[in-house]
Amino acid sequence: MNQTLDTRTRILSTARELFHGRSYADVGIKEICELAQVQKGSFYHFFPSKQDLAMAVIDNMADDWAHGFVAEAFDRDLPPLERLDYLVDAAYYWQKAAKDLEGRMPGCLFGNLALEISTRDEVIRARINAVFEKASARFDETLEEAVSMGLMPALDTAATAQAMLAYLEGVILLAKSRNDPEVVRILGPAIKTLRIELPLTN
Amino acid sequence: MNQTLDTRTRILSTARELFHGRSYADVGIKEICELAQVQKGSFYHFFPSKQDLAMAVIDNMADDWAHGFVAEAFDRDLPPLERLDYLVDAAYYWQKAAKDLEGRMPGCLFGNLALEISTRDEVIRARINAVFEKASARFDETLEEAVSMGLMPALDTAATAQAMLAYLEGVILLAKSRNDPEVVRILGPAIKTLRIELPLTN
DNA sequence: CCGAGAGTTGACCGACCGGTCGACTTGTTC
DNA sequence: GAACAAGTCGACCGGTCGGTCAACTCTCGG
Repeated sequence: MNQTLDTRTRILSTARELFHGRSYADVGIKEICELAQVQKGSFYHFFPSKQDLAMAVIDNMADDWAHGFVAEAFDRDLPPLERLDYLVDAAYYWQKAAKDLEGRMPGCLFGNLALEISTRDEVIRARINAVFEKASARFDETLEEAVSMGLMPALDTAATAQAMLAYLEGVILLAKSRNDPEVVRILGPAIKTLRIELPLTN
Repeated sequence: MNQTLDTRTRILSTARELFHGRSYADVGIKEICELAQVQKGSFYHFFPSKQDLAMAVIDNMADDWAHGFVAEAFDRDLPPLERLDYLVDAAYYWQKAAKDLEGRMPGCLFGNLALEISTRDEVIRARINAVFEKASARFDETLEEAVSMGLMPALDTAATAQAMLAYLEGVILLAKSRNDPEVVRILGPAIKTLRIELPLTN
């Protein structure tokens, strides 16, 4: 049973690493199996298809995020606006570490998969979208708190939250296309300047 | 000779459409040839490899952009800040038209290719990056003009220009992952709120 | 000690991939 | 009309793709 979990986990984390570092289409099941030291038959014992593997990878990464640096960044003990800086810092250091190690910036797994797959696979697209919605909700909480504490003038927190998430993804995209994590450090902090006004209600 | 150009052009525009609507890896040369009504041998007469085709597609799209809506949006006769709105509008209508026609949002070809390929192919990555740098320069011009006209307080125009480009790409990414162009319309205008201050010099 | 289910193995499948090649057609030039 | 280059054609190549399968081992409850 321990060995069972090990095999599945090995496949999962190997796939995650490869998908993140390259792309979904570019990584074959054979390669995953070789790196994970698993036979092909065993692979298909745990995952009915490559698509299922992708879903599992997405869930796995989303989980790690939720319990990892996202939880730290959105820590309710931090002043709201500092959470945004923390998040940008975390993104920067992560990308920088990856680049120093492997020579190239992997970017954001979810952003990568979204652009690569979401025109071809509705199921995966929806799954990634759900991850983004959750992330957006964390931004929203933060903004609401900032507003209620009087740290920011009133604004459309839900829309601004999405704008901030979009900006973060965009900054990582640009940094990846330049293969330079410094882009994140330089452009990232401007996330706090984004504002979408409340719709006029009268 | 006319027929020659026709064949090459047919391959190019077919490939562009397919790459944009799906992805680089997902589209095979065979499929491109079939849609373009060209034989494989002819394909390799014009393009030495799939990579060369990708480069040609990038150049072709960048050209169309530069002479198309980018030229319109960054029209020097428009007030600087209106150019940004024009650009967001253009992005919105384009994505919306594509979605109405094909049911899915293709997103931005350059963003898509950047995230899919730039970890695997330095040459293509650099080419896409060059396109982004040119786009960023257009933003920069616009911001400099706005500042010199007193429409905006002084700011780091070069960095803010990059931030705006990143934001636009991020908004399109988020919209694609939701398969909903309205995201562009709602989040897009906030591009004007982005600011990166000038570095302190004293 | 047996049987059953979970997990493992690796050979094998048809389809498809990017790319090659030699034969052929067409248009141009002298 | 000979000569040549440009362009066209489609069969063919080795390799890889995602996925299948029957046979095997291991573990553990009864």
